[in-house]
Amino acid sequence: MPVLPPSFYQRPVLQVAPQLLGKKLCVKHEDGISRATIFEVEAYDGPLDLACHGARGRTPRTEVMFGPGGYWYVYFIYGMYWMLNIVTGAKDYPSAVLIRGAGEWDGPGKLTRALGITRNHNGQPAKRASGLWIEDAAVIPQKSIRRTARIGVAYAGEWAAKPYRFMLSKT
DNA sequence: GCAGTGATCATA
DNA sequence: ATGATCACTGCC
Repeated sequence: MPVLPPSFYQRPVLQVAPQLLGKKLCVKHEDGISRATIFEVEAYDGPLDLACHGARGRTPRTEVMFGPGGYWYVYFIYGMYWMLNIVTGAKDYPSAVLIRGAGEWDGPGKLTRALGITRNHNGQPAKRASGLWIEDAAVIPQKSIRRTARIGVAYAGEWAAKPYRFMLSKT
């Protein structure tokens, strides 16, 4: 299946996030390519969303979120884990999708650790040449997508309750 | 239920 | 320079 083009990402994050479910997260390594089916994501939507890093303004870390969609935003947290996000939307509007689960890996920290994703990927475009990209797959029917509140964002006031977490239903 | 672990950023 | 915070995980 083809690599998802920049135009796929350069749309509102709430459209992009559910459409990433079922797609293949692809990583190039020494012996070939790993492909993992994305089954859980979260949307972070712009300057008003208090859970979104971009809501606190431009900083060196969040700079890539303010660029156009289609680039990786990878950051380090809790002294141990890398979080993998794909930037979405238009330039100057900070939004991204956190990839929380793919393949056999349940949890965003475990996923990046298993796939060897680090700061090296931060700011890179999601294309083959970067060694990290996403390939298209069959569309997932609406009824097999579950929405809940996001994890670990209790500090975000009313934004914490927004149903911005999207998961493939089991079964 | 909570400790570990260190980059990041606001404050000074 | 300092200290609070943190989009997590694993062990209690």
